[in-house]
Amino acid sequence: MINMTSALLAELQQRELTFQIAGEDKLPEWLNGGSRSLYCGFDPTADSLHIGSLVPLLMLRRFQLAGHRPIALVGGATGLIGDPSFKAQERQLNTPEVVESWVEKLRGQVSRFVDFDAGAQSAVVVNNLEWTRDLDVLTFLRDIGKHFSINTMIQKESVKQRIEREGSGISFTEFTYMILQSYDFAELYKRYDCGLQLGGSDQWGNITGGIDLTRRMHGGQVYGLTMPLITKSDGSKFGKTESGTIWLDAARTSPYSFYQFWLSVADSDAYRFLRYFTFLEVADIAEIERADAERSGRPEAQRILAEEVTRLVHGDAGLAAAKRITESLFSGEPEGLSEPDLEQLMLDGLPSSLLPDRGLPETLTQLLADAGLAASGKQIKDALQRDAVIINGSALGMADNGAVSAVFAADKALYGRFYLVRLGKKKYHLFARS
RNA sequence: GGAGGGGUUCCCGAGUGGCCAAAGGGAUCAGACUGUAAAUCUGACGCGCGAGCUUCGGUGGUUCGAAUCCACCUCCCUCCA
Repeated sequence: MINMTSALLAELQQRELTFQIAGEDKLPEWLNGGSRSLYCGFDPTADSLHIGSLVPLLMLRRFQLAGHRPIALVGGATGLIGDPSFKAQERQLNTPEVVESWVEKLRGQVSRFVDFDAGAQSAVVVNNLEWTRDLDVLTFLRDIGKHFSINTMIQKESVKQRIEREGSGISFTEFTYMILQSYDFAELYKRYDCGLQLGGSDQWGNITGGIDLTRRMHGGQVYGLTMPLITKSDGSKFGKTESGTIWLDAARTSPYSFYQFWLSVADSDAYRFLRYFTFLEVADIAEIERADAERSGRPEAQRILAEEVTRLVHGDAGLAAAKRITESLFSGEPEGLSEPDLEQLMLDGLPSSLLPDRGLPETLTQLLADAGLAASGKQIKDALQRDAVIINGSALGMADNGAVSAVFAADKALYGRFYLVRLGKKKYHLFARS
């Protein structure tokens, strides 16, 4: 166990998962000293986490695998305030009821990534509302606020642009966010002997604030470690696609879509992402890269990445469903699918809808836009003009736009009831007659 | 409370009476090339198949005509009190 621990930091560095470390000279020794408790916070800003939280979640697990105890903190209190770190604008407050319901959702999500049955290293999930709910203002100001220097706080990079930049601003509420998060660290130190906080690189200011507060309130030496911002080689933002954010909740982003997201990662990002998002050995990833480079044609990296991450987030069943759809649609002729195959695709989460017998829209542009294949009829129109709309194997053109009932005639349906519509190369939608 | 500056289509950002559905860039979508990749090239990019309809913080005016002018309201920023 001791050896595993010293190996851990080295491995994280190999994976490029460490960005900044507070107390770097003493952290290895501390980790080597036995099983330690560490935490990472997740604020409820929606009813699901998205893949931006995946790296920290997996980090908790990496530490647990190395013999430490992970504490996942769900920010029932901080979520009520809003973290201003590197945010361009003041955020809208959510109601306590909403935040509370989100907290419960996140609690369940977070729990899937760590082990609660690991003896002394069993994971813990806490809510910082536990120790802030009954904190009264005067106590807060006298016992906690007194330890913070405004001079230091306004120097923090994370709020600097909000303070200096014209056209924005920061409320007192958001400004005090750092104090609340700092207090979390001090409190976890007291309650769980928690000595390390993990977070994204944007959390550096909040983490060091917590380290200072823990020292001042309890005289304790604690540490901080941040992970780099995940970037894409083309400079666009990681984790967003045409259809929006990639969520961890299967109801928001289906395992199929999730799998597809990772499958379409650029070559230049794939090996780095394998190191960030999987538990594959660094050496094995290097071997995959070498093999891909020697072979011509399509690399294996994306497939492995998609499989590993989908399994981590959606389990074996989710991965199986995702692969089933992918293989059906992208290998060979999708129109050659059997009737049970098509039924299975609907169950597996391929976007699908029922086609009413009567009352169909007059144009394909409207019907397909309503089905969610594109954001507007304009985009369908563009696709129609380029022969990019394919229904049951035949391409349609603008001439078909007004002929909805002919296109969806009963005798054109697969097995008398299915229409598989493809828009462009990757977007599919299955219509079934009711 | 006072003075000044600002709020433009997803984002940044031009536009100061008609030539404006609104420059340019980014993002995004589609096509070609490919490997469901990148880069590159092409087209689209408020909504509508179309005629046309609805936009430039909000409301109401002036005008043949307003994102552009006027009044009031609202939100943000800076300085002063």
